[in-house]
Amino acid sequence: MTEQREKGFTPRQRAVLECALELLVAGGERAVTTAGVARAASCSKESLYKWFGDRDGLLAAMIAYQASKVRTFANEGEAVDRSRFRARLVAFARDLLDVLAGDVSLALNRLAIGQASRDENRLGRLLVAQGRRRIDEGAIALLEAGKRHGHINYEDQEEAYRTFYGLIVRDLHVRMLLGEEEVRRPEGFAALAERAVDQFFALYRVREKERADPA
Amino acid sequence: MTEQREKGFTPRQRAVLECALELLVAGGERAVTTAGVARAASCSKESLYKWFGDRDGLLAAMIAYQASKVRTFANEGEAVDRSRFRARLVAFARDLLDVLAGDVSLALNRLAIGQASRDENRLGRLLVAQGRRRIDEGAIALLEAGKRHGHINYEDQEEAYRTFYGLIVRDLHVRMLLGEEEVRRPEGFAALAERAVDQFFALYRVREKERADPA
DNA sequence: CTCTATGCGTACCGTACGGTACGGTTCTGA
DNA sequence: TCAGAACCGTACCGTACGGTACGCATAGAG
Repeated sequence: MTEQREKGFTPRQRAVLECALELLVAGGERAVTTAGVARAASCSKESLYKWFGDRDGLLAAMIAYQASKVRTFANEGEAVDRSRFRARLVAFARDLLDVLAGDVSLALNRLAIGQASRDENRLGRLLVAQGRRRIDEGAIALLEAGKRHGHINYEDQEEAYRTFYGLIVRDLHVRMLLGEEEVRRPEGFAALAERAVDQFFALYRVREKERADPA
Repeated sequence: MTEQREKGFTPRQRAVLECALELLVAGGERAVTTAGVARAASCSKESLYKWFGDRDGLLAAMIAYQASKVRTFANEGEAVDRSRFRARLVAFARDLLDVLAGDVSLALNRLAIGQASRDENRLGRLLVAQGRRRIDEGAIALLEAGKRHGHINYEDQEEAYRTFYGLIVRDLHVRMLLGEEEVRRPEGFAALAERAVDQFFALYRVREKERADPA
C-alpha cells in the first residue's frame, strides 16, 4: 500500500499496465477486456479489480501510467543566442510531432475521444491534464525566454503558442487519429518543423517600427 | 430499389438514419445499438439488416447520409476585389469552425476515430473522403482564385491550404473531440476567423520584391 | 513449522448486444 | 378481390464481456 501512492504504481502493476497498453495499441479499445489483459499479463482478474476498481479505473490507470513515463519536455538552460533559440523551437516542433505520431499516444487519444460521451469525460480531462499540460508549459516557457531575449514579440502568450501549435500540427493530428497512415512519416517531420518555425518567426518577429498591416 | 441507388437513400431510410444520428450524438457509439435504433425509429431490426447489411453498414450509412446533407462549401462567383476576397476567406474560416464544432460532426468524427483500429479503417476513410474532401476542394479553389487575381502568392497550393487550415483550427478540433466544452464557443469563432485570415495574409501576401528572410 | 496475505488460474453468473426467424399488418398493383 | 411485397413488433439464440467467488500455491512473519 505504501509504494502504491508514493510512486504511483507497483512494479507488478506497471508490468500489467504495459501489457494493457500493448493490447490497446494492437486492437483498440475493444481489445482491452479484463480477461484479455489478465491473460496477457499472467495475472488474475481478481487482482485487476482489486488494483484498479473496475474497467474504467484500469483505462484511467493506463493513461496515468503512460503520462508518468514521459519526462517533461526538455527546457534546460536559456537560449540567449538567436540561432540557438531557433534550434530550440525546431526541436520542440519535431518532438511534438514525434509524440503525437507515437503508437501509444494515438491509441490513448483514440480511447479518450471514444469515451468522450461517457463518464462525464473523465478520460479526456485526464489525458489533457496529464499529457498536454506539461507540453504546453514547456513550450510557453520557451517562447517567453525568446521574447525576453528579443528574438520574438507578442502580446498574448497563450495566443502566440496556439498559433505556433497550429503551424506545426495543422490537421495532421486528426488525420493520424482517423488512421491515415500516409501522414505518419517521422522522416518528414524535420522539414515540417523547419517550415513551421520559419512561419512562426515571420508572424512574430520583432518589428523596429510598428507599421500598418496591409489589409 | 430504383430510388435507393439513385438518390442514395429512401425517405424512410433517411428518417431512420436521422434517428440513429440523434442516438449517436446523445450517447456516443455505444448508444447506437440495432435494437435501440429500431425502437427509436419505429422500425424492425429485420429492416435494418435488410437495408444496411449489418451494424457496420449502418454506421457507414450514417456517415454517407450526413455527408449527403451538407451542400458543397459555397464558392459561387469570382472575388476580383481584394476586400471581397478577404471576406470570402473569413467566411470560409468561420464556416469551417462552425462545421467542426457541430454536434453531428463531432459525434461522427469520434465514431470514426474510435473505429480506427478495426475494419481496416473503413469509417475513417469514408469520413475523410465524403466530408473533408469537398471542404478542401472548395477552399483550394478559393485560394487559387485569390492567387490568380494577385491577392496572395504561394508556390505549393496544398502547402498554403494546410497552413491556412492550421491557422484557423489550431488544436481546437482535437480538444473539442476530447470533450472540452469550454472551447466550443461559436460566438468567438468570428474573431478567430479574422485573426487567422490576417495571419494568412501576413504569410502569403504578394511581395513586390523578393527579399531575404530575416532568420 | 504455522499462520496469514497476496495473487494466480479457473469457473461461474447475469446482462447486453448482434443477428435471425416468424407471425401479423398494411400497401400496391393486377 | 386477391397475391405478393414490404415492413413492424416480438421473441429467440449464441456469444462476449464485466464482475464475483473459490481453490490452490507461494512467500514472508512469528
